[in-house]
Amino acid sequence: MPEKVHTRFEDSDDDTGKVVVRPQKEEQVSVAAPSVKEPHQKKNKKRKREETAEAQPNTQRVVIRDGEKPKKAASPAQENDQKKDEKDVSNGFQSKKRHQAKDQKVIRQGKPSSSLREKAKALYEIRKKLPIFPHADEIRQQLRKNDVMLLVGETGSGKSTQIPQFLADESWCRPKTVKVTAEDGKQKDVSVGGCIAITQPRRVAAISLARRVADEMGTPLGSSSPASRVGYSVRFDTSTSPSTKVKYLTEGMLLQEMLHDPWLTKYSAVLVDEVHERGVNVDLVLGFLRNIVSGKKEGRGGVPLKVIAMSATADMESLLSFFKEGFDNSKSAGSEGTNGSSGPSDEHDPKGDDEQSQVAVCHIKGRQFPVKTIYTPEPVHDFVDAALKVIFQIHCKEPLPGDILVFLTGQETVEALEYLVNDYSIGMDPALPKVQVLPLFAALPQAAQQRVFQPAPPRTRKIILSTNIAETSVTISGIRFVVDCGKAKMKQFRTRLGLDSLLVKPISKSAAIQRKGRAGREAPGQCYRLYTEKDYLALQETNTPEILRCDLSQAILTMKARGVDDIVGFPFLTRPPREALEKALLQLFNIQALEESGKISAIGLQIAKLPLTAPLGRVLLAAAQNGPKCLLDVIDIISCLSVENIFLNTTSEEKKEEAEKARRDLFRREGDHLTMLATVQGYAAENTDRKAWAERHMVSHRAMQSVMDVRKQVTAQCRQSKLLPDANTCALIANDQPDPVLILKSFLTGFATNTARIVPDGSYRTIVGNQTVAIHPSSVLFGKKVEAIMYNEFVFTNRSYARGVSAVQMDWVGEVLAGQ
DNA sequence: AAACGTGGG
Repeated sequence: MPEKVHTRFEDSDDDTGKVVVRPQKEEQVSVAAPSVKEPHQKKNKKRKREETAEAQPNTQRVVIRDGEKPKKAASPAQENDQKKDEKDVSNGFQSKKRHQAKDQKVIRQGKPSSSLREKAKALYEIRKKLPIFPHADEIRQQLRKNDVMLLVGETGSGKSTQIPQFLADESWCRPKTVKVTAEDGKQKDVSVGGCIAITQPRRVAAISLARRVADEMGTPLGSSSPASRVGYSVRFDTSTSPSTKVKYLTEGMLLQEMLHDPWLTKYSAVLVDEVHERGVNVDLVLGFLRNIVSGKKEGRGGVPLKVIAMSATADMESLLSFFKEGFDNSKSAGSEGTNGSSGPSDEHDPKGDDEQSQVAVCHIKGRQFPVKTIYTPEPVHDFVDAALKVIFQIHCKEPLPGDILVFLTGQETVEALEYLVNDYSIGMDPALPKVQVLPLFAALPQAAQQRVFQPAPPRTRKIILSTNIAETSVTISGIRFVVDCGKAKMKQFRTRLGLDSLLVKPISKSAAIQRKGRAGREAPGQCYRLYTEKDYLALQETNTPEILRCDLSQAILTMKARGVDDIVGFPFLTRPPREALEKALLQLFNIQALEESGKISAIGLQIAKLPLTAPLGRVLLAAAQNGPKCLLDVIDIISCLSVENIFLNTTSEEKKEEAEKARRDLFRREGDHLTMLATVQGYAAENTDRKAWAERHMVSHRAMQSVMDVRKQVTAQCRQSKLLPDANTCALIANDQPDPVLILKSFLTGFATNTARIVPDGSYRTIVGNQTVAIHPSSVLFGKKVEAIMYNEFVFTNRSYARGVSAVQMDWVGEVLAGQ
């Protein structure tokens, strides 16, 4: 199967995290003789689906006791196979999962088929050549002595796929039965450990890594067989088995699991990958993990949890002091650091805490071709223009093969340069190879995104114009030249103003290095930086951690729901300013998620369990008070607000008119919320061809699929917590007319502070704070004048914009604000 | 009068 070569795992662990070009053909999957087919897998699909939906909110727990044979699948097979075929393409290029799962069903339990073994054997030859492979023993030794390891593994070192395999058979990795004191004061026997978790920032990464490691270990993947030793868990798609030893999951999923299992009793080790990206979830995960490793581990009966923080950049000092500080604190806090009488009786090393408080550090070189850096001699003021020149300079000078990847800031600059390059290429010397210009940004329809992965036609050079989606989320093969404008759009939450700004900012050195590295994955390359070397040297070293740039209410609610009452005492890898923490606490208090004491309220706990932002969670609960019809409608709207923009972007004037016409029957004068409701209901009512429906209405089909996923998940959760009646009862009321007033009042409960009133000059001023705010041009209320507006987002780009806007009445706002 | 970097539950 030559297609496999394109996944290029052999020289890189990094690739697995990114979008990998998959052949259209189904992956070859080993199939055993039909006679071993297991009858119980033939459960009817419909029922399976329902189980899936119900099971998701409650993280499935698979507890395997020492020496006990795993019971029949505790986890429902989660095939999600009602999704249409196109979903496979649209949801991230990967996954012939559906087919694979089907084929792997017939693999005999407990005995991997010989072809699985053969595949693993062939892969072993490749694994042996990974830079990390010779370090296996060293890593094992270090982790027997230490509970924490920091590992710098450069791109291509193999860390994400190999380390779990190095550790899976260690004795500390076996489940142990220990006595734990439960809440009622009684001692209980509990099984602790046995599984290794590896967190990833992105879903595709978690899934494709799991698939790869399953192949390498010669085991079927996830729920396809009860004997599978490798699984994964991401939102909408969990695939594990009772025998799962190695589990790839997103950071968000691990946080969700911690809500039900704060001591992570399933796990013997947690590997935190891509720490250098510093999303807010990774910071939370690291904080919770530090609390566990440096505490007494009561909930684990003293069984240690091994933590490995893995990063591609060498900046490990802050992590080192972060974990050391944890151990130092616990030592000075109390001398009784030992595991106590309930600790595991065997195997666990009896050395004292001094020995354990060591943090191991390990550095693994990567595998990367050299990339030559070329700076501009003088600063550039128009990087679109500068990029145009460099592109043709490369194109004229450098022979094929070698595609060009250009990093720009947004859709606008991408499209501007696309036009220029195409225009310029018309007059190009016909003796030169042709150029094929391909834009790439997240909002681009899936089919257009796919084009960047296809090889260029003969005698043609691909020129990919991308936002920083190509920096981490997507890997494209064939790139030998990178053009880097040195900038990116950055979201920054302004605590004082209570708004997000989205502005073009210089990138960090590590981002510049990351971009440059995109040219050296297959051959030596070149990186043209559209800034001077002096500018480069002045860049900040690393990306600003997201926790310093975002609204913290979500993070704080997460912490509170996991029992961290003292936010100031939480171990932040980077501590946000007090002002930001206070603002978030106040916001949570305003939506009644916190009590006056600062403790989480019953409402807050309910919100924390929902896969929604805190204000949207509050809206959902308010809607539930207004009856099931209102709740159903509000779930539809909330689902839209939880995904990317459902309306397609229109740049040109004629397209805009076309869009307006196409969407006319969806528009509601009440505003964006009821327009979204009409859209979801129109889409859901379409039973023959939803894709065509979406195209007809200039609505993003991909976004609508996500909306339906969220809607299904949230509906299931509401049903489970008795906020909604059963499906049949819901179906009876679903087609009743919506009540706009009830719906908008529900929203005001979560967004009372996101309101503005009109002033005599026709502009809007926020009711709290009296700031000027304009209705975003994408809103159906753009250019309209109403008494007051409520909005979901307050963003500063060129000016302050309200997005997700509906008309409200001043006295409704007054009611809600008075209630606070 | 005029717009939207990228992820996560």
